[in-house]
Amino acid sequence: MPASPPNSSPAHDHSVVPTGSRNTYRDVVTAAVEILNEYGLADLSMRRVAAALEVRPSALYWHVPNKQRLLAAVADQILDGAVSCPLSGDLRRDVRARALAFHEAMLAHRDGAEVVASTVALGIGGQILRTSIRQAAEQDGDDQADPVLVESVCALLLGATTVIQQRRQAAALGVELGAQLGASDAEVGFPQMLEMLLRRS
Amino acid sequence: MPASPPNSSPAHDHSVVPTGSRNTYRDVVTAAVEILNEYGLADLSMRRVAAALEVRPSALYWHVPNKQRLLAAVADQILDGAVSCPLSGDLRRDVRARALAFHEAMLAHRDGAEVVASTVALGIGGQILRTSIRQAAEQDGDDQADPVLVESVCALLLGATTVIQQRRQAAALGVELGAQLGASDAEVGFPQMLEMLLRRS
DNA sequence: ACCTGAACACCGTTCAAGT
DNA sequence: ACCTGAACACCGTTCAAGT
Repeated sequence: MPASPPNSSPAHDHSVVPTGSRNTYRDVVTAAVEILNEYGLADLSMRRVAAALEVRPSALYWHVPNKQRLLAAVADQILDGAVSCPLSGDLRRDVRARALAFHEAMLAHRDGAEVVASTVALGIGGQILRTSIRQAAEQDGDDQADPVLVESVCALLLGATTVIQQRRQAAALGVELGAQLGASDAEVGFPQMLEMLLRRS
Repeated sequence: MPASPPNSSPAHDHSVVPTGSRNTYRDVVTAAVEILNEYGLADLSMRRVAAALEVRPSALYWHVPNKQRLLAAVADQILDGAVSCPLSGDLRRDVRARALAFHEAMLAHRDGAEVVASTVALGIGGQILRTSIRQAAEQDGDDQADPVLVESVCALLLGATTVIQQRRQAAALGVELGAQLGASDAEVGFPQMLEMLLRRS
C-alpha cells in the first residue's frame, strides 16, 4: 500500500534502501533496540530514538503510529533472536527447547523480558511466543495442544525471565537486593522451574 | 526516628491524625491507590496524586523519596488485600490457597498485577509474596521449603496474572485482541495453571 | 516518501523558603 | 512537621508545511 496517508498504514515494504540519507521503518526499530541495549527501557524515549537517527522527534511518526507499537516491534525483534529449532516429535523436549530459546533471547537484551512481557500482555506483540510454544505442544497426539500447558509455559516464561533478569541487572550494578532473598532462592533458574512444570504426564 | 532530614527516612510513625488539613504518608499511598483504580497505571503520576491531595507536586517528596517507592507501597497495599489463611499442614492446599488469594488481590485493582510485578522484579516491594508462599511450602517436612517450588509458583503467579488481567481489561474496553488467540487459550485460568504446576509430587 | 518547525499538554525531581 | 514557588530537564504526540 504505497502513497498512504501518513497514519493509516505506513512504510512496510522496503527491499533495500540506497544506504542514503533518509530512514526506514527498520532503521527506526533498529535504533530503538540499540538504545534499549545501551541505556535501558527507562531511557528509551522517542526523542532519543529520533536523536540517534539525527532527525526531529516528529519524523518518527511517519514510520510508527506511537511508542507502544514501536516497543512491540522491538519485542518482536528480541524474540526473533530465538531460532526455533525443528520439531523432534517429543513434546516435552520441543516445548523445553523453544521455551529456553525464548528465555535466552530475552536475557540477551537489556530489559528484554520487561519489553516482551508488556507487549505480550497488551496483546500487541510477541504472538510468536504463544504460537511457537503451541506448535511444539501440538505434535504429540494428532489433536490440538493442551491450552493449559501452553498458557502455563508462556506465563512461567514471562514471569520467571522478568524476575531473573532484573535480579541479574541489579546485581551487575552492585545493588543489595535486601537480605530477605534466601541465598538458595536466587540460584533457582528458569530451566529448573520449567522442568517442574513439565514433570506431569 | 522523628525530626529526620526530609530525605533520609521520613514519616513512618503515625497513629491517628486529627482529620485536619495536612497529609500523612498513608494519605499519599491511599490517594495513589485510588488514582490507580480510577485511571490506571499509565495515568498515575505524582502530579495527579498531588492534585488529589490538593497539594503541590513537590509536597509529595516529603512523604516519599520518589515515584518508584510510592509504587512499591501501592503494591504492598494491593497484596495486603490477600488475607493469608491459616496453614492447614497440607503443603499443596496451603500453597494453592495463598497463591489464589494473591491472584485475586491483584485482579481486584486496576493494573494491579503490573504494579506488583514491576516492584517485585525490582526487588523493591512485594516481598510478602515470596515470604508467604515459602512459609506455606515449609511446613510439610520439618526442613526448608523447596526453592524451586517457591520460585516457580511466584513466577507463574506474576506472569499469569499480568496476562490475564490485561486480557480482561482489554476485553472490557471492547478491544479486539486479534484473532490469533485461539478461543480455548483465553479460557485458561490461573487455577488450572497452578494445578498443573502442583501436580508433581 | 520522508522530514522540519512549532506547538500542546504534560512528566519526575530538587531546593530554598515559608508556617 | 508539612507545604509552596520556582525552576530544570525532560516527555509523547499532532499537524501544517516543506522538499
